[in-house]
Amino acid sequence: MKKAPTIRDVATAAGVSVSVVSRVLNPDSGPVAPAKREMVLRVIDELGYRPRAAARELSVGHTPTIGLVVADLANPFFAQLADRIVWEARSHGVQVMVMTTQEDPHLEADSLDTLLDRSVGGVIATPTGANVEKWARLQALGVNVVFVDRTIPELAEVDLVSIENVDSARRATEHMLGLGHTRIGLISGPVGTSTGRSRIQGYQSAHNNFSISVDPQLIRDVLFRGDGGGDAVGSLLALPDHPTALIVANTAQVQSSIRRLVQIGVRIPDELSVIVFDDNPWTELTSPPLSVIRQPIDMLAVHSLELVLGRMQGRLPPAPRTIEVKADFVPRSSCSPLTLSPIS
Amino acid sequence: MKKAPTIRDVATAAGVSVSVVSRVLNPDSGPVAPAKREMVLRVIDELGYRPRAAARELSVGHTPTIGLVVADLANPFFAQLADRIVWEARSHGVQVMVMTTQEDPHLEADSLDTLLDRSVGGVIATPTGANVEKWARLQALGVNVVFVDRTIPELAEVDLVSIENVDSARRATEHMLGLGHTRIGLISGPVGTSTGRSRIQGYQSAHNNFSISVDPQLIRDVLFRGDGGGDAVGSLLALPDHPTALIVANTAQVQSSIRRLVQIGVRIPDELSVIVFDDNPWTELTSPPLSVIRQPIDMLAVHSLELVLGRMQGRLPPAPRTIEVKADFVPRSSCSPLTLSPIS
DNA sequence: GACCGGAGTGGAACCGGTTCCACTTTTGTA
DNA sequence: TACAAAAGTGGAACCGGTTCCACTCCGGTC
Repeated sequence: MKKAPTIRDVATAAGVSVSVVSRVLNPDSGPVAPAKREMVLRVIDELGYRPRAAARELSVGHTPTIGLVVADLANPFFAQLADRIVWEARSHGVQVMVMTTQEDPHLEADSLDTLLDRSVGGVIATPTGANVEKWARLQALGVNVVFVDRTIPELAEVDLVSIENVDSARRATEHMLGLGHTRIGLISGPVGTSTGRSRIQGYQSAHNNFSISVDPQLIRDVLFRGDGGGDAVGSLLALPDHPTALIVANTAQVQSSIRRLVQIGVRIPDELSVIVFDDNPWTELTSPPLSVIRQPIDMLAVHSLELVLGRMQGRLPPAPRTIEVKADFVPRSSCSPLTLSPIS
Repeated sequence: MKKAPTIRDVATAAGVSVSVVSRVLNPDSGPVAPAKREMVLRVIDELGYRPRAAARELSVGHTPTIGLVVADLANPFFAQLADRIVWEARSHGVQVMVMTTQEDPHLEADSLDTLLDRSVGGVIATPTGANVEKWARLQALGVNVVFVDRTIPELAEVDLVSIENVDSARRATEHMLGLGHTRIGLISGPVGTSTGRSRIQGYQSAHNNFSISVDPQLIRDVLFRGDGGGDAVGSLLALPDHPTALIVANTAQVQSSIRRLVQIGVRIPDELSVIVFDDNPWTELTSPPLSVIRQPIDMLAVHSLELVLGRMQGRLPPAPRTIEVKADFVPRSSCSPLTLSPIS
């Protein structure tokens, strides 16, 4: 466990100056005679020399590192997103610091401070919705921020990558309406987020297209954190005129919602038709397999990374950009036509 | 986007030397007059000063950072493990660099190099099984390594945190034997890993206890990566005298295995009783809910972190340590007694 | 043959912290 | 009151890279 060699050790051993070694390390930073380059490379290999990231970072002022601030790795959607982003970043030679917020604004604020201390060049995040000024300050300090999946309306200056929320919600709703359902429950994200609002908008737009009026009682916007999904399920089903179909359009609450449905023992799709937002591995292992709006996680990962790297390299126009990718509707077996009851 | 203040800016603004500011920043590093401490803290707050991690790291030689090298965040087991470790580490003021290997030795090797460059003090990992010399070298360089969930037999010097593998497998097997099953399929990890071997050992031990001989055909050790689980399921069920019960004891292959069972359309538990290792969120959403060996992810996370931090602070005896935690058997509805067929 | 420009090289400053050490001031004790 | 020990302070070296700049060789051009 003797200490690692430094650039000066390499220089000495190779009989050159540190400048030369540095230039070998960073091609394009200056000329080096082929013979010496060869020599230096051999010494580096013999000594097992590796440049220390901290030293480089200190002198150049930034790191090829981005932060990823995600709600909760225990949720398959975020976990897969993280997986793809980490993977994709690596292929660009960029490291990723993964932080989780557990949907807690304080932890989110901490995470941002930490990332700032580490001089990351960019951050990809699913924001909790709070810390508005903090996000703004981060950006003012030159850190490139990209929101993915969700955003905060107050922060119009921030890049966003998400699915076509209005359209996706509209299609899911129209699918239900097309099956004859007229009372369709909707569990969405907080109206304080653009995601929540857009999906509600799509839901309403579908109803308009079918000339069916919307019962506001059937729309539940619940927080990302906690067990809001389960509770909403409970209260929706307790309604005297309860819904015959349910759309869970809050990614973070899908598990909670489905778990409650299973606990209650509702028969799907006979008693309740269900569509959920995002295609976790287990959605086709349930009984019946769930019809889903599939968020193209790869696309979200690729675009958000491309955006943040593009900004870091300054090769993007300054105007904030919003990228919306199309989400697939994947019909499986959790929806069925409404059985017309002659009584009503 | 003006540049961030440095410690010298703070010193100037507060009318003191950088030494004093540094001592304020690091209590216990020397005395500071209360009035000046007060003054410095106020200036720090006004300027929004934050010490740059890279500078500190360069001068002290290491970081309060650990690496987490995990197979695959898309797998709920690893994702939850990562979630808990990141969370737990934060409460100790330690940052975590998450890397994924996708079970690929090359990516694993890359990850280790990267972590080395970042001067991490420790690494928690679910090793792929390869890169034996690389792990050894890492440790020789003073990086504290803790394996979690799996290990590599060649590396006896490395700390390990896992569940009681022999015992867990034995109990699962005995549960099946107790229900009358005599032909029990086992899908385990590679025999090259201690985990794989221990679980097979537990399986055999249970058979001994019941004085039932083991048919080696029923044991399938499959790789962590790929679709080995699904394939094993297929070939086990294709056996002329196929098993009436199945234990999936390879964490990374549970999803693959269950997916195949669902595709084939085997009726659980009527045609096949099933127990899987590790309790993902979806295991109780399937139909029927699966009986599982629940790996106490929190315990795995807490212990592995404690171990790596303990070593980093040098407050642990040098001998390598193995911590085995007890795993719960959670019976649900995927196992039933063997219906005795009078024909055989 | 004088001159120019580019390739190749090394010295040294610099990034922003920490820490050692020498120095001054205060406090405590005989 | 005298003097030692402790508290408080600032200067400067140091960590290990990058980069600017001055300088020495070259070969090629009038």
